[in-house]
This record gives sequence, C-alpha cells and structure tokens, in this order.
Amino acid sequence: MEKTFDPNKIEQACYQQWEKQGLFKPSGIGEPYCILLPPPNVTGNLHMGHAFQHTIMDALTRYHRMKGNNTLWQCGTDHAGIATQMVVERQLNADDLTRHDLGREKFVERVWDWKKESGGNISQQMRRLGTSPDWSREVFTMDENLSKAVQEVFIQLYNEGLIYRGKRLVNWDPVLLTAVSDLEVESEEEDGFMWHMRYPMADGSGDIVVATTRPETMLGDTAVAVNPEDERYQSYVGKFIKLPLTGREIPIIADDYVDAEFGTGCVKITPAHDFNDYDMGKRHNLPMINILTDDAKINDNAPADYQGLDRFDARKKVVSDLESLGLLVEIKPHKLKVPRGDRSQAVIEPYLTDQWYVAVESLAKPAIEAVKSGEIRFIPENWDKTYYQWMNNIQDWCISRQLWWGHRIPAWFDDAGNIYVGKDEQDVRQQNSLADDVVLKQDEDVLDTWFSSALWPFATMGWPEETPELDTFVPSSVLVTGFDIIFFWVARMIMMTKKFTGQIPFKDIYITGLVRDENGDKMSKSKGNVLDPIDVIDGIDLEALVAKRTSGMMKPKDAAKITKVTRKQFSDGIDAYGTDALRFTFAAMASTSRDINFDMSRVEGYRNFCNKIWNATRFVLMNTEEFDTGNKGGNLSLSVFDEWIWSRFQDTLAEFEKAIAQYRFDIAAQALYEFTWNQFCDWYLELSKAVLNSDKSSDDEKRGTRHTLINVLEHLMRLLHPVMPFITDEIAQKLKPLSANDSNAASIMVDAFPLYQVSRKNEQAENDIEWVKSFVVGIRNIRGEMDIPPSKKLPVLLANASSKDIDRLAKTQDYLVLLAKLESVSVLDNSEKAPASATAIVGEMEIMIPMAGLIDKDAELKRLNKSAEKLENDVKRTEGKLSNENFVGKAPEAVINKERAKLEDAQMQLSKIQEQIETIKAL
RNA sequence: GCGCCUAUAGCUCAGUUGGUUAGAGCGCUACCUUGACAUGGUAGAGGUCCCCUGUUCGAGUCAGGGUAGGCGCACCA
Repeated sequence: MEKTFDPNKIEQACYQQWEKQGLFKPSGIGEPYCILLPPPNVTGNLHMGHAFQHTIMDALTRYHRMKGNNTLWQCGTDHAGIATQMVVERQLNADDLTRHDLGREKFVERVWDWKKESGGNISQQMRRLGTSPDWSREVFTMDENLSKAVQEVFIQLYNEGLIYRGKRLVNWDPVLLTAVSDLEVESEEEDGFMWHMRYPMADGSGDIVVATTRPETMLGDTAVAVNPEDERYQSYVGKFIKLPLTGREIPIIADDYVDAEFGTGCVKITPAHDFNDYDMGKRHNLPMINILTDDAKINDNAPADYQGLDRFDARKKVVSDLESLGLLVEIKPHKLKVPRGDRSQAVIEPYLTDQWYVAVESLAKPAIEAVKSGEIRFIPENWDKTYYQWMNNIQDWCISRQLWWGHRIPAWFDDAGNIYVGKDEQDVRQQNSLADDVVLKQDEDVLDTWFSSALWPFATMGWPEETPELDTFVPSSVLVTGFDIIFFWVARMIMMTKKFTGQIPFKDIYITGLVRDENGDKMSKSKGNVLDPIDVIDGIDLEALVAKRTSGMMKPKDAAKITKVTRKQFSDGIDAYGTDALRFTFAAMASTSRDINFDMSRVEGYRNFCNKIWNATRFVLMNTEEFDTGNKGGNLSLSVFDEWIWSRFQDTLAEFEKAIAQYRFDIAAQALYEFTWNQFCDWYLELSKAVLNSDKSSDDEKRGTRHTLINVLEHLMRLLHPVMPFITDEIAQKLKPLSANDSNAASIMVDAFPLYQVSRKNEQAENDIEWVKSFVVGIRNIRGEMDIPPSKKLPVLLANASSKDIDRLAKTQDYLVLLAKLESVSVLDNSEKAPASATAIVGEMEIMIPMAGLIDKDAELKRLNKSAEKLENDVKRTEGKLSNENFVGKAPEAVINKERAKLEDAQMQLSKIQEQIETIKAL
C-alpha cells in the first residue's frame, strides 16, 4: 500500500465495480427499506446542499442494505418546467431567436435534445459522491409512465370536482408570461412611495383623498372605500366621485376592511389588480376593469393617452398628469413588500385570467391527520407546526402554467367553450359522444412542475398499474429534504399519496439544515462564495476556482471583489480531499437540522482521519500478511488488550446504531472517529506491538493479537462503510482474505453489518485497561510537564499498591513499559521508604518517579500544587454540598452516595499529594 | 400581527430524563522526524454556558421576562 491515502486512485474504479455488478438493486429479501430521492432539476448541477442530503440518504441506504433490508433508493430527475424552459430559451436568445420563432413543437423537441445531452449531468455527479441509488430504476418526471400517472390523477380529480377551471385573480409573471402559484412569489421589503391623490366628487361638492403605492392602477378603479365607522367620511358613502384622467363616475362604498387609521382612511378599489380589492369587488358587485396586457402594458380599457405604456412608465405619467391637474396632494417615502417571481425576479401582477385549480381542502384534511396521529413524523418534531400552519390555511392550488415544457393539460374545448377532460382527443370524443364535426382544441397550458412531483412516491413505483413495488415500497421509510420545500413538495406528496393509494408516502421526514459558507452566509453565485462538492473531492487550483466563481456574473463589477476574497481564502486552491472525507464532514456536521456552516478545515481534519485509517491498515497488514492470523485454526490466546478492544468495539457499534436510528449523524460520526483514532490507533495498535515484538510472547498469544488486529479492523471497515464507502471497500478487499469473515459477498457494500455480540463485552478487561491508561497518562503527564525527553527511560516505583494493583501489574507490565517508556517497575512494600519522587496517583496507588538527576524540585512542586489546588476545590465544594441539610435530606440516595465517594477519593488523593509536597519541600 | 429557531472555548458545534471537575474538532503553546501515520505523537493553555427573575437540595439543561441574531406565514390602500 502507498504510504499516504490517495482517494483519486481508488474511488472511480471502485464505483464502476459496484455499478457493473448491479449492487444497488434491492435484494428482494428482508424488511423493505426505501428512500425517495427528491428529484433534482434536470438543469441542476450538484451543489453542497445536494451533497449533504445525498450523503445522509446514502449512509442510511448503505446501512440498511448491509443490515439485510430489502433496500431501495429510488432516484430520478425533475423536468423543472420553468427552469428548463428558461435555459433553452436563453440559448435561443443567444442566436437572436425566441421560442415563438421555432413554434411549440420544435421548441419542445429542442428541450428534449437539451435534456438528452445535459440532463444527465447531475446523475454523473451523484456517482462521484458514491451514492447508491438503483440507477436501473431512474426515472424522469416526463417519462411515459409518469406522464400517464399525471394524466390519470388529473382526470380523476376533475371527475370528482376537485380540479376546476376558473377566472380569478392570479399571480401573473409578466416576463415569463405565465401564472405562478402563491408559493412561487417572494415578497421583499423595498423602498417605494405612497402617493396621496385627490378624487373630486361627481356632484362638485368637494373631494376625497386616497393613498396608494400604485398610482397607475387608478385607471382601473371602480370604487373608493371607507370604513363604515369612520365619522369623517360617513356623509360621502353612497355618493360618487369623478375618477380623474378617465372621467368615469365610481361610487364611494363602506367596508370594514378599510383601516381608518392608515393613510387617509380612503382606499381606491381596483378589483382587477389587487387581491383585497378583488374580494371587495365581489362583495359589492363592482365592475372589474382589467387595464393591463399580458406583458404588463396598459391596454385598451384605459384612456388612449396611456395605452401601450409599460406599467412603470404609466405610473410616471399618471402621477405627472395628476400633478398638473392639481390633484396630487403629496408623495411620502414608504416601505412596501414587492412581490417578485422566484424565477424571473419580475414584479408579479395580480391579473385576471382563466386557470386550472386544485381544490385542496378535502385533500388537506387526511394529510393533516396523518401527521397529527403520529403516522408521519417530522424530525426534528417542531417542523410539524410549520406544516400545520400552512395546511390549516391552505388555498386552492393554481396548477396551470402558460409554458410549453411540461405535462400538457388533458382538457379539450369545443367552439362553444365546453370543457372535456380525458386521456386524448379520441377518448374525449368517445366519452362524450361528440360528433366528428365538432372541432376540439386542446388546452395550451401545461401543469405546474410540482403537480408531477407530488405523485413521486407512487408514480415511481408504477402507479396506476398494480405493481409489486407499490406493495413493497409504499410507504417509504424516510424522506430526507430541506425545509424550503415542505409546502411545495412534502405537503403535496402527503395529500396526493393519501388520496390515490390510501397510504402515507413516508414514515419519517428528516428535515436538514442549509449548507452555508464558513461565515454562515448563504452560498450564492452573486456572493461568489459557492463551493462545488466536486472541487472539494478532486481539488482545484486557484486560477480555475477564481475563473469559475467570476464567470457569467449578473453584475460584472462584483467579480473584482470575489476574485480578491477567493485569492485570499484559497491562496493554494483547494486540495483533493476525496469523497469519503467530504461525506464524513457532512455526517459530522449534521446535528438536528441546524444549518451547516461549511468549513474547509473540517474536511481537512477528516481527510487526515482517512489517512489515519489508511496507515493503521498498513500497520495491520504488515503484521498479519505474512503471518498466522489464526483464521484457519490454531489456538488463540487473547490478551486483556485484545479483549478490551473487542469490548469497546461493541460499545461503538451500539452507539452508532442508536445514533442512526435517531438520525443523529453527528453522534454516529463522533463515535466512529473516537473509537478509530483514540482507542484503536492510539492504544490498541501501540499495545499490540508489546505482544508482537516481544520474545516473551507465546505463539498462541501472537496469534491471538494478530487475529484481533485483522478482525477488529475488518469489522471496523464494515462499521464505517455507510459513511465512508470508498476507503472501506478498498481496505476491506485487502483484509478479507486474512480475516475470519468468510461471507461470499461481492463487496463490502453488500456484506453484513457487524452484529452486536454480548459475549464480546468484557467489563473486567475494560476496567483493567482503564487502569493501564491512568497509569500511563500519569507518567506521561510528569514527563510532559517536567520536560523529560521521550527517549529517556524511567524507573518507576509503586507505593501503596493493593493486591488488585499487583495483579493488574502482572498482567500488563510489558504494556506499561512500552507505552510509558519505562526502564523498570518496582513495587515498594509498606515498610520501604520511597526516595524523593514525582508522583501520580491511580486509585490509592502512588506511581513514583525518583527525582534524582531528572526532576527539578521547583517544577515538581509547582505541578503538585496545581493538582492539590484542584483537589482542594473539589473537597470544598463536595463538603459544602454534604453539609447542606437540604441536600442530604432531599436528594436521592444514589446521588448522595456518589458525592460521599467523591469526597473520600478527593480527600485521599489530596492527602497523598500534600504528603509529597512536604517531602519535596524538605529536600 | 402569528409562528419557529439560535445564543456554550479564538472559530464551528455537541451536551440525553435537572445530579461528578461542561466536552469534541479546528486553531493556539511547548516538546518530539521513536519502524503504521508530521495528513503524525505527547503534554498543555483556553469557559461570566447572552442577561434578569423564578422553581429546586441542585439549573448550561426547567418556567417567566428581556437582549441580540436568523427564518417562515399573513398584512401592507
């Protein structure tokens, strides 16, 4: 093996082997375990958020596969209507073309071409992460069978009256020229103005002043409203004003909605361009005058002067025209929330159009119940509140989009405007007995992307066909996803799956945090702080990184700043840390759905961990490859250390499994790291040297230690594998022939996960080794603080040793000598007087290193005083507690006993140390 | 307005049903190229657990009230 771990050399080949051998498929045996991949957009590239979530999904998948579950990770990609259409349109724009130049059919063809060419990108990147979904079942949301499911669902919901078509005010994106759902609108506070405008009374009896943030909409006003309780305006109600610029006469109405305290207390009402005004218009039967075109220009319903003007130009003109008429009272700066489309960033218009809706209320009820009853569980739990809050106030879902890329709505219209819903035109004609001469035209619109995503849990399993997968993998085990799509996706999957299969879609919902940069800032192209997981795996040099971060900037002037920051932070580029290190980092940082501040130094630390594992393996192989490891017979004599490491392995295994069951990947990772580094490497490997390099060891003893070395490591690889698939596979292949593992698994990834073995637990060995550790650490501490060179071998005297201590000494003396670098160990009997020594205390035994020629009197006094001070504090605190009547009277017996024992121990140690201090002072 | 989350070492974070001396990684200091590993070893320094009040024998942990920061939903003429 190479001296240092080089992930690049092993990862790709390893993955190809797994895939070639078909190891990602469900075994067909065992309890089903299923994870649904949230289908990434085909337009997407793997970002840190994916890498994080995929690591967790893959660790769970690999763990359960090894545990013997019939495990499926269902993967696929989403057609991402708007996003994908925008990508291809942008390509066309580069050639000065629009999608209209191509026409619908050609355009859609072109999107398919693009999908074939670039759509697989993210799947390839997932392979680099070592993910193990069943690629043979990979689906695309516009595949034939998924499209069939979409159609089926649409038709059924329509027939039940749960899908309807209606003319209403929707969120209209005047740039993308489509309706969008409430969820796709983001409102940010922006600086704007409040214009106060004077509307004269129609009868010339005065005027009324209204306040608005959108003066241009006055062209569509059909009323002015005041609060019925507002005394200032009561005499106006029922009268009319003459709307400036248009000459229309519109009524003054009274409505509770109006807040008398806000603005002037008078509201202009534009039912066709404001959601609240729309409701009021309905209540008062007001006419709805639409004054905008699809692309938000003033239309023919407005006076000729304004027709054709863009909405923002119209605003300026309305304001200046009112001003010149003396009707503009004042302009106040005003902060307001501006609704923008999440894709286009265009200001969204409330706009009156015909759209398709899902009536969700009846679907929401069972979906709420599924979480309330505990059938579906959010992890962490508090997300259920977010879920309920939205679900309890859920609005009908606008599902039609005026796009070309997506699932076409299966509805046809005749010339009379009748609607027919069915599988295709022929089906529609048949169902409705339409004569051949009736002309039918299919609805031009497509469905919201999330409509098909909502069917993911069952459509991917073959629904509406009755398939074995539907029986086996619905419901799935856990959904791993971000809180940002709880409404978009999670809630809708629950509603649809409940509705169409009667089942819940998943039992657990594990909500992950966001991956941010090391300062806690959101990673974004415009901030230039984006990290590509592939760059962390493969490494990237500085120039390439700078180029990547500054290319295609929306605001080119940001590029200079980004260049500077990047050069400073990554002056040597990014090292190739490898997939396992990256995955381990994500696991270690994944605590209870907090956001992750991704820090490169963590990856570096876990890369070092990989290297540690690698080198430990080198050591183990060096000591086992050419030797008898006892796997083909021969007596094994296990040392107390061999027994100890097996015992500790069981603890680690149990801790790992418990943590995984609770989705505490950080605790799981911590357990793996601690055992591997701090127990196996730091102590066990060092101790094995004492057996292997000693002439005193018998063949049985050496065989026992070699057997332990190879098999603990082999078990450890299987334990680590779910988190670190590559390095463990590489190493396991080398270890397996030397180990006792005689399974015929094709790879560690389909081998058995280690089983907890009670018989390997050994408390006696654990206590013995704790004693050894305290012994060794005590001496190391003296050595460290006294600046005694590591090369200097020390003679050690033991005073006040009990028979148990002497027993343990006999069992472990060789280890102590090696680990603490001792020259000799002698036990003093009670009559012997110890020479002046530096002292450490283990239990009641004193470990003494004679000072002569080695240790400085003052230094040792200082060291002893420090430790005496600590003990004195302990004694004081504990005494205080125990002398408190309330404590002794009320605390549980066990706690009091603990305190008493602690006090006794501290007093004993303190007195020994004080004795030593006196002895040394006397020198 | 309604709701959620966070505050612990220089940094990033753990800390279970309240109960030993509050932990880890990174960083820092000193020493060490010893035969697996300098991507390493050994030892060490470093804490007003955001603040106040309360409950309790006992509070990082529970309750109430603040402060600071983050997020979601609704409203916004």
